[in-house]
Amino acid sequence: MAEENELRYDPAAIEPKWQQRWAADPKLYAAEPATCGKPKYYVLEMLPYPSGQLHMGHVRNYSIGDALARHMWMRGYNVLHPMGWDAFGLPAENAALKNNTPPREWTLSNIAAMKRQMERLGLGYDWATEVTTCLPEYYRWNQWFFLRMVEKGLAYRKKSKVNWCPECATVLANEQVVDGCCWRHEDTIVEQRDLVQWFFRITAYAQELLDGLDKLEGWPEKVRTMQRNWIGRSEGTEVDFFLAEEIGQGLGTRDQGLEKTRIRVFTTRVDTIFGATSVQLAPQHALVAAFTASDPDLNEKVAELLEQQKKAREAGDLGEIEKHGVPTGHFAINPYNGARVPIWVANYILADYGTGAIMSVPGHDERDFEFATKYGLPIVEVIRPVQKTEGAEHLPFVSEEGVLVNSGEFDGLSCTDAQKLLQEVAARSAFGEATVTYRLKDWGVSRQRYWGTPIPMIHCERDGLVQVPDDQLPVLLPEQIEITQQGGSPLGRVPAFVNVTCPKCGGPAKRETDTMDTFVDSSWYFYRYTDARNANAPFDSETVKYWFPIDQYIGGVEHAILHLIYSRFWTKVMRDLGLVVNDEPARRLFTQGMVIKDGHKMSKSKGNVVSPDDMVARYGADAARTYSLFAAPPDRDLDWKEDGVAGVSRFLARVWRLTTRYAPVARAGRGESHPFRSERGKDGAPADQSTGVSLRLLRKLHQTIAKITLDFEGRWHFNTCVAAIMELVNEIQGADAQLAAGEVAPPVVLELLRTLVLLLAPFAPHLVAELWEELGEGGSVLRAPWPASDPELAREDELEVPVQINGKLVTVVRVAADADAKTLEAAALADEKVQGRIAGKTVMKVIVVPRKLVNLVVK
RNA sequence: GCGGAAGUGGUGAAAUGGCAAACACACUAGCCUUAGGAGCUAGCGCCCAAAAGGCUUGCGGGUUCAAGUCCCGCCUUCCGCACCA
Repeated sequence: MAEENELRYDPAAIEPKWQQRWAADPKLYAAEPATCGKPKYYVLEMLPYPSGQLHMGHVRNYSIGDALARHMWMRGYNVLHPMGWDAFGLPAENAALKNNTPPREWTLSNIAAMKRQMERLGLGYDWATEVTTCLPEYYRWNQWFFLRMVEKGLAYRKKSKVNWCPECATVLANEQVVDGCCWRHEDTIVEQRDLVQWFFRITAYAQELLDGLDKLEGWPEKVRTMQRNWIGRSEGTEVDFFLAEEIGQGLGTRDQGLEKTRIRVFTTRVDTIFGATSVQLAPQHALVAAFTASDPDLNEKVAELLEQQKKAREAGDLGEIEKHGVPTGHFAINPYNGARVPIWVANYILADYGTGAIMSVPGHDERDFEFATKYGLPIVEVIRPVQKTEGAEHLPFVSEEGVLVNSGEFDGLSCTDAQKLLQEVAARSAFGEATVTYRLKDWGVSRQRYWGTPIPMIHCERDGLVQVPDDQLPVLLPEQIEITQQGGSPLGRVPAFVNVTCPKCGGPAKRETDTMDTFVDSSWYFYRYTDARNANAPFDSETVKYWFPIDQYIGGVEHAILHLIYSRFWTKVMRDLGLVVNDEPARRLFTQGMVIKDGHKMSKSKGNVVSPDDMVARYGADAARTYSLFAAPPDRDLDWKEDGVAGVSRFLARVWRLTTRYAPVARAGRGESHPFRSERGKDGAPADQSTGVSLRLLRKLHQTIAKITLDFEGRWHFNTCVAAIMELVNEIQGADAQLAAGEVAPPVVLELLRTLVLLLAPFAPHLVAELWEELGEGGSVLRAPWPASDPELAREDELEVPVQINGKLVTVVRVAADADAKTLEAAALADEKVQGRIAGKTVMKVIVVPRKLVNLVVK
């Protein structure tokens, strides 16, 4: 009776016990100093926002990272495996509004709750390096970097149209606008407002960010492609069309690109410029304002176009917009041939791409063709296809495979040659130049919010913009503050914060009241982990040099653009500041799939959320974690099925029973060596047939070691790793009778069980710790070397080799594993079934692949 | 439209060009029992009453002795970007 009770796997008892022991051992998961002599391995999972609750996506992400970290520890690496909190952000303010809790308090208590969840999952983090971005000891370095970027001209202020979310009452970065709506409020349309904002000059690194992608071979192609698209490099030419009449009034400012006599257009196909039959301006173009100032009728029509564009942008289908345009009544002169073309305003021209103006070439551009057809503008052929292929006779012909016609002195040139020559002419005559345009915009970092890093700048009436001196950092976020949803920065309503003396003149001055985008925090946090308590610098450069780049970064693909492009930018800036020597933050990136339930991503609105706490309470952390690795390969979406968790939990129970049952035998085998390894080394054959069970088990064991080791080295199909361990356990359990009868020698039992436990260590750490102790092993399993597969023991003596006739399976023959081609062929031909099939026919050819197959080609 | 990924049993899935469906879930039958969300045994792609046999990796071609895997052309689904000039 008592025995039956003992044979019960009880994670609810085992897991907290080990968690307490681990918490009491700060060295267990701690990285060692660079001098330790071991190779380093930095494995990092993306830090969570402290919402207060882990979700299954987190569990999956951290289970992958933790398995890898544990494996690398066992491989003898010096592993850095840290965790922290992306702790600034709007939800804390919303919670403050709702519950009247200060954002700091709300955030810190959420962190405490999530940390408890992580510990309850048994995740192996070095909490001594924990980073919390909302604490002054962290965000002071955001401010420090900000000042360095101001000094380098990489942070600057400009008045600009910004994306304003009425719901958040703040500005959003371009990256935070999704289909014209706020990324946090999917139904809230983002407005455009004119504000003076701080920007980081990420465009200064556009080319390097693009080029660097080619070298990031350890990053998923998908992420690299997304970043390439986002950067959106496009080579072309800027050309000035001259205004037919000078515009004398209503001028915009220089920086809006307005001149009295010219319109600058951007084109990727300057070779088609002789076919330009109109110039099209964006409704927001400065010149349009000049035209409309004296033309109320035009003004009204332009307002309409603007409205259409805005609506399309808001609806997220700018691509579907019906093209409309109005002629301004003004004309422009093509600088190459003096052709006089009408200037139009069109709703599909974007003000913020290129120059906000295009030349329209309906003969060689689908979109221009459509527009010209609609409005009856002339269509001219200026490129003729080299070969007359089907469909190439009629316009628009958009290929670059052609030669110029109707293009004056340029006739007969190929498109590419013409582009070069036309660019040279433009440059020589000072009406244009070759340019590269990027879709990437500078990073707007100002936020009119409270819960973020204060921007360390001061506005002085006499001295203008003044940096907060380094020795006055951090600029502390005031604690006592009333949060309201009114517009403007909450910090602006705190006189004690706003009113300061100017560091330069000592006179009265006002602080900047905007805070930084929280993506600033996450752009460099992983550097801080290496030296998290440094009070004099963001980090020690030598320590960073040792640990960087990150060996493996793991997180969701939803961060493919924002976080990962900002992080790359930040690394390059720090490199140029002389703080780091690496060009990229992470050598390898892994994006795990989403956790799905009932066909949808888990979400509150779908009501399909599974709570990690609930899973841990019912099945244990080991089962929840192992299931999240077993149910699908890590890069694919995972369909969460509770039955599956239960199944894994039953498997772990089987491991527990099997190991505890034979642990006494195993312990008795300690110190003795079993005979198989040494004897087989000599003649390659087992000495004694009675040892068949032991050999079979050892063979399976060493095959399993080889498989799992290989997977950790790159393929990462942890689902098949777990499956392989299940097969091994099934094999051992299948020999239960022989084990019970003592037919397997104690040293063999020891090797079997000990290795089984080691193999399971990356996946189910609590169970493993318990069984490790049960087997009489001391110390942490993390300090035990990862098992090595013995190829001699893994080798099969005999194989079943399939025999095909004309590629169809007929039978299998059993042969010695090392049988050569001749032997195999003979065995196949001797087989009865084969004999029957080939009787009366001619064997034309025999393909023999030793160990794999025999294929007879028969006629 | 451009780019990325995927399509295999009732389900999640497995398979360096070499026996398709390992491992598990669910299901079915049986056993055991101190009745548990337990354990053990067996079955489980499709066709045929069964066996023998045949068929089967979204569709159509091709390469090869041999294709889920490689090549070409389609279809479908998911994801990202998109009148970007």
